[in-house]
Amino acid sequence: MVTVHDVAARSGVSIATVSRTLREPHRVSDDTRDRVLAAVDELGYRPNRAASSLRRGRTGVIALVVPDIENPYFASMTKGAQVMCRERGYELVVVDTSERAEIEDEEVRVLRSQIDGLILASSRLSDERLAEVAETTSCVLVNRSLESHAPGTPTVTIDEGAAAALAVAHLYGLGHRRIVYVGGPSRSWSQARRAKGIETAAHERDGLELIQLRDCVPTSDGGREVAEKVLALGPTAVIGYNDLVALGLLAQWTESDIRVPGHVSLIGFDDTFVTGLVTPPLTSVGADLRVVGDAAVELLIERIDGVSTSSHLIHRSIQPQLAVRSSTAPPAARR
Amino acid sequence: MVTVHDVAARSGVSIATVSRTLREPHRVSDDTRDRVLAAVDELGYRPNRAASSLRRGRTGVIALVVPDIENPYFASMTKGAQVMCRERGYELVVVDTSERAEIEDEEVRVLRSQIDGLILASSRLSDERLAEVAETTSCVLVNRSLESHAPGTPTVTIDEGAAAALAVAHLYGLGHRRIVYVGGPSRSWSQARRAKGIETAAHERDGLELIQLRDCVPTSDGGREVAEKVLALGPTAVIGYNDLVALGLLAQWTESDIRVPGHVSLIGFDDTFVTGLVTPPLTSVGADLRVVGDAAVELLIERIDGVSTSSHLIHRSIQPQLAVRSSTAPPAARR
DNA sequence: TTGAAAGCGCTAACAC
DNA sequence: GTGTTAGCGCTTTCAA
Repeated sequence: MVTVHDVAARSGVSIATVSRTLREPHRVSDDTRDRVLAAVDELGYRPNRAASSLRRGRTGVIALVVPDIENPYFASMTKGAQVMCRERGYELVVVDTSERAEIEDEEVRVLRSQIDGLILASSRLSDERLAEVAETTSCVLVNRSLESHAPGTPTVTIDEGAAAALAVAHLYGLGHRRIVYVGGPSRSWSQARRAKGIETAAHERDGLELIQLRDCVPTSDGGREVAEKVLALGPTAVIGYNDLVALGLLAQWTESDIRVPGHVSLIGFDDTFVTGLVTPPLTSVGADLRVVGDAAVELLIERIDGVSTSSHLIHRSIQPQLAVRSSTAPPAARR
Repeated sequence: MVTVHDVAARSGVSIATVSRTLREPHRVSDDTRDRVLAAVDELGYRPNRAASSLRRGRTGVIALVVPDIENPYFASMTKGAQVMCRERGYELVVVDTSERAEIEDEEVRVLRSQIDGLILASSRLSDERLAEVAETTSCVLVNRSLESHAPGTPTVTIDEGAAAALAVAHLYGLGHRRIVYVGGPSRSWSQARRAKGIETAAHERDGLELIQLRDCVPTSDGGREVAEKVLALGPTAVIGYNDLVALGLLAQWTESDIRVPGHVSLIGFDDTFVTGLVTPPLTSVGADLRVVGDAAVELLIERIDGVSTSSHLIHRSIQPQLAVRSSTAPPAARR
C-alpha cells in the first residue's frame, strides 16, 4: 500500500504538503504541486479512505435504503442516485431490506457510523422511528413525508395527485365514462395519494363514474388475480396501481381473449421499463425515477454540507408525465 | 458520538476490555462481559468502522460491480449477494458502470483501498487489465474466466452449455426440427457459450436444422427489430439470446397476429422475472441468479479469509434449470 | 509556503 | 482476565 509517506519521500516534501496538495492545491506553490502530483501518479497513490474518514469525521459514503432492488421502480431510482453520487464524488451503498421494517431498522443503526447521510426510499419504518433517525443522521426521505414528527426532514416525493389527474384526464378525454381503479395496499403512502388523486380528478368531471378496488397485491400476480372481477364491474377503462398490476391484468385478459384497448383501455402507474415489454405497450404515468434518485442525492449532499435551507426547497416534488402508448384508446361504441 | 472510552467509563473497565468484549467475548469474564454489554446497550455504542478499518486493515465491505443495475439479471444477482453479505456481516457496495469499461476501470481503482474484496459481474475489462486487478485485490469474476492470464482467480459461471442443451432438448422433445437461435453481441462471453452450446446440442440430434443469427441487440427492442426476419427463416421454434430479446420477438409477433406457441414456439435465456409478465408466459432456461450472487460472495469471503483453496472449488459452475411455461408447445402439423 | 506534531477511535501486542 | 500503550494513515492546527 502506497501512503503519504511514500509520496512525500519521492517528491522531497513533508507528508503535510502531500495532503495539502491533494485537498487544497491552491495553498501550495506551483512547483511543489507539480512534483507531488507527479509522484502521486507514478506511485499510483490513493488516499486511504478509512484514515481520512477517521480524521475528518466524514466518510464520503451515502447509503440508499430500498425495500427491493429487484423492483424496477427502485432499480431505476438507484441508477439515478448512483450517477449523481459519482458526479459529486460520493460512494453509494445500496441496501435492500426485503420489505422488512426490522431489517431496515437494524441496517440504519449499523450504517450510522459509516456514512455521511442516508436516503430512505419508501421506508417501512414508523413515523416515530423515522423521526428518531432523522434527528441523529442527515437523511432524505423518498415517497414519504414527516410533517407531523419532523417537518425539517428533506423529502423527495412524486406528485401523485398530478399523476392521477393526468391519467384520469387522458381517459376522460378519450371518452371513457366508467373507470375502475385497482388500488394497492391500503398502508402504502403512494396508494393513499393515488387513490385520493384519482377520486378528486374524477369528481371534477361530469358524468364520470369511478369504482375503486383496494388492497390488490402490487405485483403482476396480484393483477392476474383480480382481472376477472375488475371486468365484471363493466368499465371501459382501468387504472392499475402500478405497472406490474396493470401487466397482470393485461396478461390475464389476453388469455381470456379480452382485447386491450378494444374492449377496455388500460393504464399503469410509474412508467417503468416493463411497459415496453408487452403487447400492446402500456400507457403509463409516472415521474422519471432517475430524476428522483438524483434529487434525493442532491438534497442530501446539501444537507450534509450544511447549505442554507432557505436557498433550496427542502421538499422536492417531482412532476410526473403521461407516456401514451397503445393500451389506451377511445371506448368501443356501446351496443 | 459514543466511543470505547464512554463505554469503558460507564462499565468501569479499560477500553481494551471493551474492544475485547466485542471482538473476543470468550476472553473476558462473564461478569465483565455483562457489564460491558449493558453499557454498550444503554449508550447505543457502535464501533466506528473507519477507526476499526484503519487499525485492522480490513473494511468489512465488499463491492459488487455490475454493468447495469436496471437489468433484471443483475438486479437479482445483487439481491442474492446482498442477502449473503448481511448474513456474513459484510456491507455491500453496489456499483453500476453503465456498461462502460472506463467507468469500471476507474471505479475499481477508487474502490481498492476501501474494500476487502471485489465481485466483477460480466466485466467489460480486457483480460490484461482484469489480470492486473486480480493480482492487487481479492476478487471474484462472474460470467467470465481468466484461464490464460490468471487462472487462480475464483469465478462463478453459469453452465451455459447445459442451459443450451436443456433448451434444445426441450424443443426437440416437443417435435421441433427447425430452430432459429437469435444470438446476442458477438463480443459477449455468454453469447459465445450459448451459441456453442446450442450448436453442439443441435448436432447431436438427428434431423434438427439450426439457423443462427448474430449480434441482435440484447434488449426487447432488439428482439422487435429482427422479429420479421426471424420468422421469414421458417422455424417452428425460436430461442432468444435472453428473456428481453424473446419478449421483443413475442411482442412484435403478437402485433402481427402470429400466435405463440401456435405458430412458433419461443424460449428465452436467464429466466428472469419478466417471463411472467407476458402472455403467454415465457418458457426460459437459466440459473437462479440469487444463487449466483450468493456463491460469488461466499467465494470472495473464502478468498479474503484465506481459506485453503483446495477444500473448496475455486471455480463454481451454477447449473441452470428449464422453466417450462406456455410459450412452447409441439409444432403445428405441417400442411 | 512549508513542516512538525497531535490526534481521530480503535485493536492487538505485551505486560501485569 | 485485564490494563497500558503504540500505532493504523491521514488531516489540520500551529509555528517557522
